[in-house]
Amino acid sequence: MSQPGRLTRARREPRQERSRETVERILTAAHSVLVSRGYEGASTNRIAAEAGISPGSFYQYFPDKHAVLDVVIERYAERMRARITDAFMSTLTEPSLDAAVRANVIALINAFEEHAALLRVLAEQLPRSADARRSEFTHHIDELLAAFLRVRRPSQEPEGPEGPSAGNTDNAAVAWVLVRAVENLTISYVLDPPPVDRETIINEITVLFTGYLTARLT
Amino acid sequence: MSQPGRLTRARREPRQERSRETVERILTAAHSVLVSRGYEGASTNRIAAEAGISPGSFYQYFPDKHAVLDVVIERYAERMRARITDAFMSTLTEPSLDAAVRANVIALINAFEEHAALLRVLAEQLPRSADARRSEFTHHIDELLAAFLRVRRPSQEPEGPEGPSAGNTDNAAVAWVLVRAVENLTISYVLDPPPVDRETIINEITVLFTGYLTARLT
Amino acid sequence: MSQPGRLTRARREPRQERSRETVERILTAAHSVLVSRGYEGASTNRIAAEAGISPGSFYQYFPDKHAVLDVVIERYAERMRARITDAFMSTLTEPSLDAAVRANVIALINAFEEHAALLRVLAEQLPRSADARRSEFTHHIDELLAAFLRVRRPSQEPEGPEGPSAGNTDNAAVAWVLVRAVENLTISYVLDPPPVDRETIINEITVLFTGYLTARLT
Amino acid sequence: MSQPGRLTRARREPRQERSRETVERILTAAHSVLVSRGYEGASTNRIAAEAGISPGSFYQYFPDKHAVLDVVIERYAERMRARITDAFMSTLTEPSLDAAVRANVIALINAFEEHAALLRVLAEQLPRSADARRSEFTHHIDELLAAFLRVRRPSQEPEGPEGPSAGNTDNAAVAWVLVRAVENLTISYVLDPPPVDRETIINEITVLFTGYLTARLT
DNA sequence: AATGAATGAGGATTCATTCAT
DNA sequence: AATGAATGAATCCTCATTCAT
Repeated sequence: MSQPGRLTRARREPRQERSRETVERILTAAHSVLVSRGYEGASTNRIAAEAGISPGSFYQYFPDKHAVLDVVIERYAERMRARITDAFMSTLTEPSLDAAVRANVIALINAFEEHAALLRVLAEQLPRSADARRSEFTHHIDELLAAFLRVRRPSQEPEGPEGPSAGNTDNAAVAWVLVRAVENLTISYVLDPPPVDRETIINEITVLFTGYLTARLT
Repeated sequence: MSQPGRLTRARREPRQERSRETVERILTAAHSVLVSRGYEGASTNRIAAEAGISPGSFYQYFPDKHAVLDVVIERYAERMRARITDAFMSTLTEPSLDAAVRANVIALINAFEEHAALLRVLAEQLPRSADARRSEFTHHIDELLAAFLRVRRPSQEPEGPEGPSAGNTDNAAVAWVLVRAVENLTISYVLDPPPVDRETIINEITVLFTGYLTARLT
Repeated sequence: MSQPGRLTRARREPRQERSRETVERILTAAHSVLVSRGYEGASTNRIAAEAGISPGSFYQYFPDKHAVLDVVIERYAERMRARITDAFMSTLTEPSLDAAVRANVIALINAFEEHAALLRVLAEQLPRSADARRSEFTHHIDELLAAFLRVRRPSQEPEGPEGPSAGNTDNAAVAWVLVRAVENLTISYVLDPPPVDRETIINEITVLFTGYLTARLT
Repeated sequence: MSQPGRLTRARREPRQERSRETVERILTAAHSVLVSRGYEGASTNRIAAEAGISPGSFYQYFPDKHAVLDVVIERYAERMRARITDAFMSTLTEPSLDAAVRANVIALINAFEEHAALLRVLAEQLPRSADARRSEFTHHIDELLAAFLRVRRPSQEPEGPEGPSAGNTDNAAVAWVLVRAVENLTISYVLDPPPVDRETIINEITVLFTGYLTARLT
């Protein structure tokens, strides 16, 4: 106060922190409203009430309704991405293909199970807005798999005139099929679990992909 | 009532037929509004207007908004079911496993493509109501596959105390994995086609499942 | 009821009449809210309340807020137009220029005074939306004046190469000046009356325009 | 305080100057927001943001929203008044009536054109608040014109019992008519220019008023 | 003086549903 | 059976204003 020109203003931070806290409160509220009332029930007023703020305050932090939901989804996707990438990476050096596939399947199921409630809303109710987000996410897994294929595939036979192009096309198709199948199977398992042992399902999924990969990696 | 196809009692029937026609008109309207304006845009008033009836009349045929959408979805599922069952049945006698799988994959893709617009809305925007319907649909395919496995599997070893139960469990798991995977892959292909030849994708999906089935049918 | 196919359905009319009545009630309400609370205070809810209907009903008759206000303004303009045109027409045969101008000035003032409250809101508070309406209105008076000039102007000297074009340009400018001046003077008089006899002001305005017209009609 | 131009007491003055600067910044911001977003878009928050201050600070300088806009308008009126008065004064000695009128018309048009954007907002969108201001402005021109008439009118016949009162009344009416007409014509020309040469319009306006003045100054 | 977070009433608009006719 | 006018709570969002810091 006596030196207003200085840059040592510790006074300001509490406010910024309060802001940050409010943003956090809104995001938490949005998450929980999303889970408890579904996508259609996630109104700005409801989110604001759940966050303990006024409807007007909401708009000090987010430009509109979709903005919050976007962030909630993005955060979720980010968490999933990190978890899955970690699991996947620690798998690249695994000599046994079966063990590697199994570990990834388990990691995916665990990751999705961790926030199953939100996943359900996202998978079942989320309208166009998050399409971009979703394909982004899937794209990320595509890339992981490209790495996987590059590492695992012993000889891609880079010689031959049409070899590379044919190989690329194949690779893209293989990755596409694998990623969609594995993503959907694990999500289906988490959201709509069959009356079958977890072990058994994991085993079947592993067999499915191990067989395919074996055929495709030769 | 027991002979709904007859034209007896012409005094009453016109009304019932008119009723039936109105129901039809409402369903057609709901379908087209669903496709053209999306799930959120499918309001009762809009559907009534498109059907050429008053909002009040709507409630003479359906108890509430979700009832119409349910029927639209159910009809869609029914059509899909019929189409898929036909294709599947005509495949049971096919000696080549590869050819049988390929034919089914193609049949699914064709079936889903036929009403891609509605499928997109259902897959992307449809909230809770259709969950039941969706699993019903999937269960139907489960059953088809159970038939398939029973026919194709040469020796199920039905003897042994734990044999049947283990075999059943296995079968259920195999069916579950197969059905989810094939359904999701074909739907993904229709709604979000990859930049890859149709032939190539169909081939990869076929390889995936043929390999798995070969392993599981032994 | 016993002859539903016939076209003698007197039953329907009460409803249409009720509709018409509601529209009328909304318009009256909009008018009075406009006058009593100003343009900014003319909210849809306020208008609906004043009309004794629910906010939702409002939108059965008008697509949005501006639509009602447009109709209110248009009706006002229409009334003014009719009144002014009548007065003007009955003036065309008046041999004395002074008497003709005076009669028109008086007619304008009377017309504007009749709905001075609304005129005040329109003149003072009305945002862009009604610009079109306003120029339309003024345009109408332009045309009246064109008629006036055509009738009164003894010889427009249509011969000579540049004569007509020069004459037209002149005419347009004369009409523009006259219309704006007379419109604004009479409106100003009604909305912001000077501490001067009505007679005196009317006289001065008449002198102003009679002099100008005399100069321009020769 | 009695010598506001001095720099004594430097400890306090910076604050007052900073205050003054802030007020200036707010006024400038209000002006530009008014022009760029219209009357309805001129919210306090927007003005504060444009001025680079917090919404709270705004209320340290102005009691409410209308206060700023009032000052903006007052300043505008003040500028116009000064400009017009100058032009008018330099015209009082002009021997030719036509030249004097023409010079004033041109001066008015130029003055209004200089801030046409703000003028448009004020003329078209501004609700009740400025009514007072507007008539104040017009009254000022009334007074100017009274001076003009007093100077130009050769013999006001100040003798006679009813002479002065009649003369005053006359003068007031003449001034009223002239001021409203000239103000509105020039503003109309600036805001809604007709498809006619500037020269031609100026000429017509000049003819209109010269004729009238000639008649009234005899 | 200044901040900026917070407010909450109010804005326009939609929509599933009801009900008198 | 059908109508369609009416409802009113709920939607998203804005804004003038306040107040703890």
